[in-house]
Amino acid sequence: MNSAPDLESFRTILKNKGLKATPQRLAVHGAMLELGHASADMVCEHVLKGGLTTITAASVYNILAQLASMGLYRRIPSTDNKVWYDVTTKAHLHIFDRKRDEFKDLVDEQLYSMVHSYFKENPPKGYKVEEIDIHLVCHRSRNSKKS
Amino acid sequence: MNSAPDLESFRTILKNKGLKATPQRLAVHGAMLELGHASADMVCEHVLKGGLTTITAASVYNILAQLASMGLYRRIPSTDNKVWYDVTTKAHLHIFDRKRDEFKDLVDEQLYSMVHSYFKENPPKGYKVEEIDIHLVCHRSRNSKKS
DNA sequence: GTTGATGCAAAGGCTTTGCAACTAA
DNA sequence: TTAGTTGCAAAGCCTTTGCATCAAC
Repeated sequence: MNSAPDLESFRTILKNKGLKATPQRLAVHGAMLELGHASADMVCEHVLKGGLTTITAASVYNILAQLASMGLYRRIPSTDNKVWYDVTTKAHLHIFDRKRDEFKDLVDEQLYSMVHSYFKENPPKGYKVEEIDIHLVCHRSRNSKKS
Repeated sequence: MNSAPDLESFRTILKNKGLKATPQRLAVHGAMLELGHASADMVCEHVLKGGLTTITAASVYNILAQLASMGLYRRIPSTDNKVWYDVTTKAHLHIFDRKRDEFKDLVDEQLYSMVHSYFKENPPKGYKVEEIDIHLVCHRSRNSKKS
């Protein structure tokens, strides 16, 4: 139930883990904070747009993987053969918009606690649940605002 | 809420769509019926084991994609950068076993109707829900039988 | 100055595609 | 016969890796 650390807290986290606060790492985390969830190429593009010229795709991939293994991000399942990361460790839904080919978040405490307590009472036989992803595939409904 | 067509019904479906009942297509669907859900390489391996020697990976990929686009299979989200297909169009959960790197099914009508009716009463603003995937990432619990 | 991180390029794995050969109907 | 399908090989895309260079500490 922790929320994503801002850049200042991120520096502290890195320091505590003995990792260097490189411009690349800071830029990647900054991008993730702004994007919410993203694939590696999206992060790369966002970082380059942000003005940091000295970063490569390989570094973005490595940095994302490392931060995810530290528990800062979660890998989220997708159907597009890309690695997607989610900066929000707080439980929420993923809405996959088929038209726009992108993820949206839906933070829904009520549904989540409902599902969570369901698994508490009815645990899948033989398994210990670590993560719950509720993934919705959606179309935009007619009278939704377009952005 | 339709269940997966057996090989005989599958022939009929193909005929109705004007598609040929080739040994490759029949073998792929046979594999999917036995496996439940699988990545393309799993289907390929299974088909080759089954005795059909004249099939290639490319054909398996193409056949799976085509049958999925016809609505026979569903692409399921995963975190391993592979295309996974699911033969069961009936609503169910996916349990991803981290240790064994494989999917299991959990058909849980109660949970599903619970989540379903929740979305009916609380639809995500601006979206029309098409599919619901509940994806659990799990560890095997200590006293689970190993197979 | 050290230790670790990054850039670069190359390799790796999964998937898709184009075209000629083949085959189910 | 013929329209559709498969096999093959090549290309494409995303991701990972190895190593020399570079930078945060």
